[in-house]
Amino acid sequence: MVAAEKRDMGQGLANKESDFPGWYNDVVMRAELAEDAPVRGCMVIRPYGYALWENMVANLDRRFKETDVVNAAFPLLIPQSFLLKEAEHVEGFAPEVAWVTVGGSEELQEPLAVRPTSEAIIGPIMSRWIQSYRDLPVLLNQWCSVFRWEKRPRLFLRTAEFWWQEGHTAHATEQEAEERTRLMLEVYRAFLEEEMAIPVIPGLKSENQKFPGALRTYTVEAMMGDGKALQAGTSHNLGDHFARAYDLIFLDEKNERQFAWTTSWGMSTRVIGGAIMVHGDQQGLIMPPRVAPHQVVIIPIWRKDEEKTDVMDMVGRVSTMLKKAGVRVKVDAAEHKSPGWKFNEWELKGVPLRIEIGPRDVQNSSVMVARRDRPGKEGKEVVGVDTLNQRVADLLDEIQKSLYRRALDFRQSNTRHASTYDELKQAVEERQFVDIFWCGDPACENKIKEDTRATNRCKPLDQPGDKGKCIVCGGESDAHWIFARAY
RNA sequence: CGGGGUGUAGCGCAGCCUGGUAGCGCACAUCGUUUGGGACGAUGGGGUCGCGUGUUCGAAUCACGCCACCCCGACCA
Repeated sequence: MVAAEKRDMGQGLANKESDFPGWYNDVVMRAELAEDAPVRGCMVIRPYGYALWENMVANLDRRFKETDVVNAAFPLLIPQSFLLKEAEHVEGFAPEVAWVTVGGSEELQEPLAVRPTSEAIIGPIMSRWIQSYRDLPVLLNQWCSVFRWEKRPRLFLRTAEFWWQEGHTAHATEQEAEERTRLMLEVYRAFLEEEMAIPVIPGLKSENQKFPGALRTYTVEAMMGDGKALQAGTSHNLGDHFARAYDLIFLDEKNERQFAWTTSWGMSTRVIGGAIMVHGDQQGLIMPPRVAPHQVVIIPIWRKDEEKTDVMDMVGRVSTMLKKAGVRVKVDAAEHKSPGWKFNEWELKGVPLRIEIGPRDVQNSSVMVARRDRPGKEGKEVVGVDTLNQRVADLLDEIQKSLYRRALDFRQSNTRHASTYDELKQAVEERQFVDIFWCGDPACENKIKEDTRATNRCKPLDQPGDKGKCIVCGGESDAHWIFARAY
C-alpha cells in the first residue's frame, strides 16, 4: 500500500505539463547536474553534469579539429580600451560586463573587463600574428568560461558565468570567411542532431537579433518540450568590422595592405539545458546514449548472503565484458539502497539502459535489460549473456534514434505556417513555431514582438523558394521566417 | 531595473498572529531484520532561528534598518 502510494507520487518532480519551469529546475537539481552557487547568478556544475559536458566537449573538439581548427587559450581579462574599439560590439555588451578595478591594494589605471566573449582580446593578438596572406587563414578555438552580468539567471540556460567554446578565425577573403561561418554552423547542426539527438533549424538571424558587431549571424534553433525555442549555437560572419577595429591587416600577393575577414562561433553549456528540455519526461532526464555519462547501469539483486557472491561475480563479468566492448558502464552495488530505489534514481538521472542481475539470472546465464525511453514492462527484456554485447549496442543505437525521431515529430507537429496576423497570434499563444512571410522591416518584427512576445528565430537556410506578403504590413517578401517565444 | 515572495539542522517545512528552555519529515551514524519497482525497528549526532539596532525581566516571535536568494516581466549563449 505504502509502496503503491509512493509510486503514484512518481519521482516527486513538478508536473511537466502544467509547470514546465518547475519541472526543469527539479530535474536539474535532483539529477545532480547542477546547483546554484553561493555567488549571484552563478552555478556549480556537479560531477554528473560535468561528465556529460566532458563527453560533449570531446566530441565537438574532435569535429572542430577535423576542420583544421586548433586550440589556444587567451586572457580572462580584457583592457577597457580594447573593448571600446568596436562600437556596436561594446554597445551590445556594455550592460552586462563585469569590471575589475582594483588589483591587490591598488586602484587600476585602466579597468579590466571580465570577458563576456573574446573578440576584443583575440583580435589584437591575432593582428600580431598576421603579416602576410601566407599567414592566413588562422583557425583558433578556446574552451573557457565567460561572464555576463545577467539580470535573470536560470541553471544552464542563462547564468552569469557559463562554459563554452569560442572559435575565432581570420581569412584573406570575404567569401572564405562566409564559407567558414557556414561550415561551423554545419558542425553544430551535425553535433546537435547526431550526438545530442536534438533536431535543429539552421538559419540566418535578423538584423535585430544578430551578434553585436557582426556582419551576419547564423543560428541553429531547437524546440523545447514546452514549444519554446532555444538558440543552441551561433556562427558569426564578422565581415571586416573587427579587422578594422583591431588592425588585422595583411599584405596580399600584390603587396597591398588588406583587412582580414573574421568569424566567430560558439556553443555553450546551455545545450545541456536544451537536452533536458527536449528529452526529459515525468520520470526525469533521458540522456542521449552517445553522450550519456553512463550508458548502462547494472543493479545487482540478491536475497540471502549466499546469493550475493554468485550475483556479484556475474555482475563483475558482465560489466567487464561491456566495458571491453566500449560501453560506459556504472555498477550500483550500494547495499543500503533497495533495488526499487535504484531503479527510480537512475531513471531520474536518465541512464539509457538498466541491467538487473539477480539469482534467477545467474541460473539462466541471462540478464534483465530495461530501456529508459520505454518505461514499464514493454521496455524490459531478458537477454542471454552470450548475445548481450550486440543487444546493448543495438539498443543504445535505437534509443539514440528514437529520441531524435520523437523530438523531430514533436517540433513538426508544433510548427505551423500562418498567413494572417490572427493565425500568428493564435499559434504563438499555443507555443508553436510559426512560419511566416516577413518583409525584413524591423518595425514589423518589433510589432510582432510587442503583440505576441515571439521573437525572430531565423530565416531557415532551407527555403521552399516561393514568394508572399509580409504578415504585418503586406509588403513583398521572398523568404519564410520562423518566429516563436524563446528562452 | 520594475512587481511579488522567502530566509528556522545537509534538504523540505511547522512554530511567529497571541513573546516564556527550538520542533517535524527526509537525509546522516550504529545495530538487527530486509533487498526482482522508492523496506522496517531501536538508538543517536546535528541549529549564532539571514544580519544589525531597538522595545521587554525575557525576542525565532514585536518595531525599524540592512543583506541575500527565489519567482514573474523587459535584455541575452
